[in-house]
Amino acid sequence: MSSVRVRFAPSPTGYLHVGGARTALFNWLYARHMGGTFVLRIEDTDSARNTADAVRVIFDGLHWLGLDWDEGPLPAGGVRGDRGPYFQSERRAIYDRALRRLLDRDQAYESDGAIRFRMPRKKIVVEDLICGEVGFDCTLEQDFVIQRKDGSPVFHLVNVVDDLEMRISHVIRGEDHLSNTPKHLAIAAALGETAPRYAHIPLILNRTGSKMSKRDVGASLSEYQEGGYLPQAVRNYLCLLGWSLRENREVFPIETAIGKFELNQIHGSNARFDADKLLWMNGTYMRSLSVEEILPHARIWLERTGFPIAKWEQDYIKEVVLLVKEKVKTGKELVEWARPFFQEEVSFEEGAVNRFLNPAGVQALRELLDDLSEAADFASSALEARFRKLAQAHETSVRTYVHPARVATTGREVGPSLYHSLTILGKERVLHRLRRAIETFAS
RNA sequence: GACCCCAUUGUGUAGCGGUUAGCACCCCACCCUUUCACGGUGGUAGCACGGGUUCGAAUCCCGUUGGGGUCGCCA
Repeated sequence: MSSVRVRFAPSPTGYLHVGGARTALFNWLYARHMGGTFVLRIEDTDSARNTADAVRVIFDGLHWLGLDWDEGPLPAGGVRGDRGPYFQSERRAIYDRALRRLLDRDQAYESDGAIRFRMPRKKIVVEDLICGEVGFDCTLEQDFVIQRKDGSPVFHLVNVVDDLEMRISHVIRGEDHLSNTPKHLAIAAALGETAPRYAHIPLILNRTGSKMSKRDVGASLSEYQEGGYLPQAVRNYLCLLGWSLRENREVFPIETAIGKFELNQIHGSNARFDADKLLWMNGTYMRSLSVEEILPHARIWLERTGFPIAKWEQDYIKEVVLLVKEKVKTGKELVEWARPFFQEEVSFEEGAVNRFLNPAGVQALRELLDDLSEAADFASSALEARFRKLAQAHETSVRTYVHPARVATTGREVGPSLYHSLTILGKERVLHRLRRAIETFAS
């Protein structure tokens, strides 16, 4: 282990912001790149907010993204690491000690029942690993509160004390904290300690171009978890916001990012969140990952929709996922496309019926039904041959049969390869659905 | 308002003194094709502006403009 120690210090607000997730990712990448330590610290000093469920959300989000931490609270309970506690709510004695020290040294004083930090009136330079040297003229800076009237310590104090106590070497955080850094540097100095190095990463902006906030669509990581996104894809996309491989390559395994990640090549400019690109990237992952890799996710997506997939054979589910994953971009879409395979009653789309189950379509279904009834081999290649032969016999294109057949068996006019779909459904169910459609739409 | 950060097509980025300014998403056209995707080919679109420095500037400096952030007894 190197001496690099970084941390992700979220406040349990009940959701994990994509910006926060990206901050966690960059910290994690740096730790893994340097062979350092990634610490998770929960900044739950604001007791007004709930914590139990909110902390769970953070655990789940990080776990989903595959960001494991070397020190911090464990989801199952307990802790790992010897520089804890890792909940700020359990560190009160430490803050009191720091406060005492500042008071004793006359670096802080009481005022109106609160304790204020004596901000040095001078120029302070932040040597930021990303932004470079940033000078702040603090000669007119006001003293600020570090302990409230009710005795509770304030963010600026606890944040710095914790980073010091936990021996954090690099603070990698959002650029919205850059302006706070002179305060933090001053506190560390007043405590007689060496401050960590700072690296302020650009913010993630919403569609409109302002800081992505809780209210924005797509701001919460849970939206992607629930929308059927693959964590690998989300993680990969997040890597691209403010950082790049510089190789004209944007889809890459996380190991590659770990190998190449450097703080000094992170951008200084904010990045707008592009939902379209993330969607595209999810699609590429959907296609490139093996069925085995997709399957666990697919089971979750399918179960969440309420399909009784438990009653199906593992191999059957696998076949369906393999068939569909090539054509869809999200789990949500995958579920829709998989619906006909897990739901016996076909739900027909109105437009599809109007277009393809008209008299001509129904007639085509009759011919097809006669033909397929004879089929001994229901393999997709055999089916394709039958369709073509049938079309030839009637001097028409295979489309004449393909479209009505797709609507009759799946209820939809778009979907995966029809021949393969029919094979997976099996002869019995296909014939049944053809008959059913003929009866229903005959008149 | 003060202070700070930033500035390459609509978006994300490559570029780090000499390039026909590259790549990806998006959009458009064509090809492939059982639908939809995928894939392939091609296309539209960019160095915010003004001064310098230099033989030469997207690249360095200054200013302007624009965008963002911070200015809590929130974190």
